[in-house]
Amino acid sequence: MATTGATTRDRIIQAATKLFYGEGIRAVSMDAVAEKAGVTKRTLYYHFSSKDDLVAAYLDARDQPNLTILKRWFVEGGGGLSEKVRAIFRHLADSARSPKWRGCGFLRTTAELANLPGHPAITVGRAHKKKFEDWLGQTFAEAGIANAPELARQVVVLMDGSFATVLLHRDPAYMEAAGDAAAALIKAALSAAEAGRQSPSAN
Amino acid sequence: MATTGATTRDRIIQAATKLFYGEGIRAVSMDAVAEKAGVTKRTLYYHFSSKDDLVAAYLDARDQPNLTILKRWFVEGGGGLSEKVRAIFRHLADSARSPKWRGCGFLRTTAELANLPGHPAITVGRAHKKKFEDWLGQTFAEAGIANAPELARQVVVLMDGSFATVLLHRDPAYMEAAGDAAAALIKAALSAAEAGRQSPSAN
DNA sequence: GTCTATAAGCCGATAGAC
DNA sequence: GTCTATCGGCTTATAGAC
Repeated sequence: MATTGATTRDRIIQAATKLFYGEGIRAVSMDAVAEKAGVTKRTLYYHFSSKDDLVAAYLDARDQPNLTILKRWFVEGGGGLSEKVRAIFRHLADSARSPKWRGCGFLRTTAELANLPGHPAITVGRAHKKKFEDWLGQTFAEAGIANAPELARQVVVLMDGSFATVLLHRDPAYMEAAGDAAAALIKAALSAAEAGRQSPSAN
Repeated sequence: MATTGATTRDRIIQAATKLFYGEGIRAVSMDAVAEKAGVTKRTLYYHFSSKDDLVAAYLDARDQPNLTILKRWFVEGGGGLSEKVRAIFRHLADSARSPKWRGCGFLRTTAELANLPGHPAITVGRAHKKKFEDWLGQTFAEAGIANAPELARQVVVLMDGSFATVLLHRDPAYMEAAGDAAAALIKAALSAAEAGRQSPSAN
């Protein structure tokens, strides 16, 4: 009910975020989260009914901030549509150069809990990724691109693929290459839209 | 030293593969592997010095078979270069429809062990993915594509991205979309190569 | 809402026999 | 090379006090 400052719940989620993102879900114990948050386990279990619950809360807390930063990178990216999308990949490559970077928390949690497809954290991850894909598709549609949902899906696959490959090879160049591919696909779609506008009967 | 039949070591790896791929690395205990393989833990530790060792052996055993099947899907794919690559994505989408499918074992292991970048299993995964990328790049180069390594990298990102997104959404359509994107990028590169051959000075 | 204390069981790895 | 038996430590989660 507190409306000011960092609540106990917030501190717990903050600690869980650092540990789950940094070391993985099953590698981190509830004891470790409690200690990092500076509370006892009894308090931890007062705020979260189970570890699964806490994992879902960790990802849920990342949902809006992540979407916000991706959209900001897009908006602040110079040039046209393809350059704005490429800017997202360039910023991702920059962040991947940080020593604390461990890929995408949503995807890594999904990979680790792949045997539990109904896990609440995976539901949160699915919703998060879908929001971004839908936003991208709408942005493409507003630019006059014909098959905007398909193009958005391809760009999303490139983005998530670059998370996976950079995590494996520890080489941000995969993100730059993915950004190039995304920009090329978008440019081609824009050209097709332009041609269609000049001779609509050609379809 | 046995040269016939399935050795104890083979049976252990077979059991480890089913369990590690199906449920994840840290979710599976050495007890579970021993029981599934039908040996005692003492025997298990006679053949593999540690769990880390066994995890690396599990992925190493998947290296050649996986590469072989990917290359076969390519070779047996009808049509030109872009259609052959698209055939790989189509077959991946088919396999993803199996209820036992859990994404790419190499990528999931990398994601789960992201806090241990020097883990022997990750080294194995890196080598595996690089072999495929190099083979694809050489194939593209032989087709006369100018920046073959960059294109191979983009296709690899699409492939690994489709593993990640299909695992999350449980919808193989992401693999079809990724195959479409790969085919489009390859076609564009082939067109550029053709144009370059007609007027090489333009370069 | 937060504390101390602990239950009940599983973890990776090993000892010693044959 | 394979067996039985077990170590010390860590796991998620809970009991009861205040």
